[in-house]
Amino acid sequence: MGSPTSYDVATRAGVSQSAVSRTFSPNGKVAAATRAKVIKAAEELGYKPNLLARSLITGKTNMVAAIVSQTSGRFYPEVVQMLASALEQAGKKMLLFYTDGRIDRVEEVLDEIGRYQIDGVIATTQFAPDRRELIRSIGRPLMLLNRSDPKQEFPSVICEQTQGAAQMASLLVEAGRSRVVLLSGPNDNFVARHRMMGALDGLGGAYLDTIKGDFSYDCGRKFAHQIISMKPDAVMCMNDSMAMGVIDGLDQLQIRVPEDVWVTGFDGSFAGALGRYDLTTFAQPLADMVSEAVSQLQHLMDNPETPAPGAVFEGTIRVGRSAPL
Amino acid sequence: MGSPTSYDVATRAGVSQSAVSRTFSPNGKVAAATRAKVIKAAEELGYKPNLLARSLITGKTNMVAAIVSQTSGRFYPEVVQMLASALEQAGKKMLLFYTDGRIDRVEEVLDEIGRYQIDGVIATTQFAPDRRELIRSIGRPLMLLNRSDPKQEFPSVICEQTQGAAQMASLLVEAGRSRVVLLSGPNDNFVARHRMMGALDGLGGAYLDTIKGDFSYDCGRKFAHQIISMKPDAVMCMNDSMAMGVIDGLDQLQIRVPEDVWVTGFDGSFAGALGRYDLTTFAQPLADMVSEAVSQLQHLMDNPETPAPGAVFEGTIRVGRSAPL
DNA sequence: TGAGGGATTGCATTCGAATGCACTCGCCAC
DNA sequence: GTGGCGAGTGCATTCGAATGCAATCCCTCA
Repeated sequence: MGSPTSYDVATRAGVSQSAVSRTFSPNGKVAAATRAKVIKAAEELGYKPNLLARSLITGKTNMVAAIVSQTSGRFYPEVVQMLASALEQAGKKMLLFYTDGRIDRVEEVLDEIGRYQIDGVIATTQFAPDRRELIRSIGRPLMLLNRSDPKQEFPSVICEQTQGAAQMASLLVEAGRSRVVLLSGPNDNFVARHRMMGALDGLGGAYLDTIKGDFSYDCGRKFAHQIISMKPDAVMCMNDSMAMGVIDGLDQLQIRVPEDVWVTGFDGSFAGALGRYDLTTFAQPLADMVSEAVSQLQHLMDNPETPAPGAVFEGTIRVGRSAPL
Repeated sequence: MGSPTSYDVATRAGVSQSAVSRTFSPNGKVAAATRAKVIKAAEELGYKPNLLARSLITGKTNMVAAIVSQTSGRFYPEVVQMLASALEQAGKKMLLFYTDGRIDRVEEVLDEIGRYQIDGVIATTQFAPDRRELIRSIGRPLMLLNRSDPKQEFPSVICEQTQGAAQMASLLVEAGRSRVVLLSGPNDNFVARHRMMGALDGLGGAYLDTIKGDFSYDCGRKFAHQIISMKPDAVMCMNDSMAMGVIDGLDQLQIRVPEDVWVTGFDGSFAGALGRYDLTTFAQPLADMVSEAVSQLQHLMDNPETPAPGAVFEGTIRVGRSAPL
């Protein structure tokens, strides 16, 4: 009925269970002849080691949890894909959790992670400061991706945002834009805040006003009217989704981009590069960030004592048609 | 050092390990007083049941594997999100595997699934017929999503494609289109073939020619030139990504959609609805399909003998600006 | 021939929780 | 008062593989 166990294989191969275990363990010492016998018997029976049982002893599951906050947008799907392939390359299995932006869901998720003996966690999620203790308590290495920890307690891999936003703003000003409206992100969002700081700094006198957005395409679209009533000559959106929404919203109002107004995004998402939008945006080296996070996590899992340094990447401004800098 | 075990809790509460186990098992019989003592002790120690150990006995891990083929496109990310939330609601953990379209990777993935004692599998992946035996051999319930099994051996949840494509084609013809070019998908892709059959059937004499695509945005864009050289009055693309590519490619050639030529998609993906594209497309009730697949899978996991019926959903044509039917 | 040594191997135990079985209560009915 | 019943509890075993330790084997070299 059940699948064959190491004992079944041992019997068939005429050896002990330990021998079977050793031939399937990475660092088991077995004579070539024995190994051959065991492998033959295993193949005949269709034996596969039960990794749960192994984990029970070794304390390692080889599973990594990815927590994503699943805000609407084109950004996270890309992250998930990259994480999946980076983790696969590292030989880890990926358990995927979405928090749907609910901050209390993080708690649930971490709880599960503890019960399932997950080896490590990569989170692109905001968590409340009072969860800090909770996170530490699960006793698993954690890497933050695209989020930084104000108290520097958890290692994080991020892309420099403030300077990038400042640079983008300066370029707009240098290109002669003097009435720039900002479309911000959620206040509680880490990257959103940093981008805003840089933008405000770089715009100087060219700053007109801020509209509070939520990073979604829909909100960009919805605010197009309000934005245009301010008569700006450029709109800096704090992510690509909103920029796409703004462009579409303006389009409906018969306002042309970039002829009538320039629009910039932020993220460098794949979708923003689509011909119809061709956003001028701030491109983060996402793939590199993801693989760096995975590699540091792996190091953490192997050496739990040595702290991971984290990393700060530099982004680049990608000029598209939406704002011909 | 390690986290507390049921023995630790038992000692602290002054009961036996069995009592602890029973208070944390869904159907364990324990006196209220005992339960209270145990729970108190457990909280004081921060005890969490080790689900791996539990699984070793029960044979159930509560984990479900999702295999996605990760073709480029805007379709699968949506599926993954929906799967994640449907599985979460069902109380299952999701292990995510991408095959990157490599058909042999399916084999690897199934192998892993076997080792990890995964309870069930949802696959949106093509697999070669000779893998059939392999799949059966992992001994886990499997649901196909958006793929059907020609031999009807595995239950599948799909959306009717052929008739939908035929209907779309007929509508084009009725709207006066008489020179229609098809942009097909990969030959080995199930939905692509069915869509093509329907389209050819519905177009009748209005059929001009077929260009062989691969479902990617880039290919749509690349083939715009070749398509237009055939002087069509409509282009039926077998998915949304390609339709978006075609629209952008035509745009570069100064050809307007829908004034000069109509373009239709297929999938009803979120991205295709973006204002800049506003595709006329065939919308599949993806969310319903996903939750149906999950619910049938869950039934299969509870009653492994009774076969799952699968399901065939109906899609609807969503008319957008790209082809004002 | 025999001691020494390295390489294999098997035994027994371990990981942490679930569970069949036997046992102990307390309580009721006759 | 005693037999009986049922609810709770604990003991001991089990799941499947990993591993420290001791036993064994085969060689080598004196």
